[in-house]
Amino acid sequence: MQATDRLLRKLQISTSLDAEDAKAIERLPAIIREVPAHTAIVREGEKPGQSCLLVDGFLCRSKTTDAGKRQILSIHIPGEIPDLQSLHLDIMDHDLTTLSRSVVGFISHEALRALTRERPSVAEALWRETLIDAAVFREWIVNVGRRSAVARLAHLLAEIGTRLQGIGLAAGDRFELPMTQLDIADALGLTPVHVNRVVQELRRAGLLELRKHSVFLPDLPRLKGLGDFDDLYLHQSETA
Amino acid sequence: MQATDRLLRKLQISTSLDAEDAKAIERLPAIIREVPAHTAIVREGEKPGQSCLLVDGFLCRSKTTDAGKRQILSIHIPGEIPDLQSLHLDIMDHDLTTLSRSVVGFISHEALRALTRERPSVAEALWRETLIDAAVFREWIVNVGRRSAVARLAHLLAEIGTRLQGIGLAAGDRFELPMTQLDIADALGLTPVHVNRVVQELRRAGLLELRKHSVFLPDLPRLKGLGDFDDLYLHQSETA
DNA sequence: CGTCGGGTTGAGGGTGATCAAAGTTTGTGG
DNA sequence: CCACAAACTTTGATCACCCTCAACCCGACG
Repeated sequence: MQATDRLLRKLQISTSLDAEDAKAIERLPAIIREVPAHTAIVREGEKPGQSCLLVDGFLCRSKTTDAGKRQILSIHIPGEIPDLQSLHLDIMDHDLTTLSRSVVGFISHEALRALTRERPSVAEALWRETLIDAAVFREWIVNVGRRSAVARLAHLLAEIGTRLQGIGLAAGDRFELPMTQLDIADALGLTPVHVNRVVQELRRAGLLELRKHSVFLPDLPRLKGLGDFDDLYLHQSETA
Repeated sequence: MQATDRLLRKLQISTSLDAEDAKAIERLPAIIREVPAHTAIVREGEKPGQSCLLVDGFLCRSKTTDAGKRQILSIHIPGEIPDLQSLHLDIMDHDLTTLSRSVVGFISHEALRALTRERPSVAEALWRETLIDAAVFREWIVNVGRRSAVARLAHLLAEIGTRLQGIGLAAGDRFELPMTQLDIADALGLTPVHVNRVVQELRRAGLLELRKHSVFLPDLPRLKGLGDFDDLYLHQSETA
């Protein structure tokens, strides 16, 4: 499969694009590269001249405070362009890092700008993706700001499952997640030790099976209830 | 001053728009309305057909959990279009509410879409605004996820001061902020009681004077240091 | 076999929550 | 202009969730 094909399919889930638009997207010049796990793709302060289309693997965005504490801001799955914002915000205000070995396609801002200038409907589809990004950030603020540790974890797992299912890469209740408990802690605003205790709590409750990096959620409805999860904010189904 | 004029000036801070673009923005049909304090402008679940340009006053976006806890996601000041995302995300995933009596201009999605379709540079300027929004959300995730209560408050105050200064509405260290300590608590993921103690801590440290709704920050550098505040994420200065 | 990253467990401590009540300011209607 | 209510701030006492520190375990991998 071609790299830009993954993007096209992702966009078409919620936006209708005509044949010309589709072709234009597929013709985007992407430089494919394989990136090892735990490797920075862009860092805070940099001014990238390209954006990165995730073809395979997992990425995360993160920031680190003065005190050296890391906060993961979002998890990214294939089909997404996690640093699309750099197309219009020239300085990176956070890091973009691989969680697992990943395949990414780099697309120059030049090419993206040319495409969006010429095809407003593609521009809108991409704009929309960045808006969904923002919607996920909003939900994460709620997650770390107002939910208990168990609820946070439940919510995170439900979100990732739902999103993977959305792109047809996994069932909502069973998937691979290349995050250590330390990563999860940084995503939830907790310490690794406490994440461990919470994982066990979910296990004991029969809501989570987790070994190595494979996740199984035996009782999704109950997990979603516990995590106060409602997929509205993912905006997966609407037509723009 | 005309309502759309405020928007134009906001956009021109960081983006260069030609005379034609400027005119087109000024010609946007806005229905001006005065909205009392503590009033919802749009609510989660609704499908608005318009976006709202804040001309005067303060708005906030928020979500409420199943458990009934409210989390404020962002504070909005004049010149911003807080629900611009509804242009491409038809269902609202959060509430938009006035903090104080405000003047807003409603602009139909129809008019906005016509404008962005016809003028790519305006579309990009507006897109950019939504991307800055997202950058602020990211910083808020860090704030509630990884900072102590005092640092959270310091950061919030520094952010609002900086943004107000950015649009020329106030000095960075002295401004009106129509939020109760309960509102602040909901913005920081804390309880009102604890916010009160933290306010007093900042007062004792000589970093904050707060009475009624007027804020004075006597030692901005130290406050920013304490709050781990770096204005990079506001993307106020760059040219796209 | 030794090392290393990551998971697990335990004990103790602190930040911020909760509950409750009093004080203060603001706004409203008489 | 006063009386009163409502909203907000402040204070105190107690509690719990999650942190910190520390050690140990386990499997992967050299």
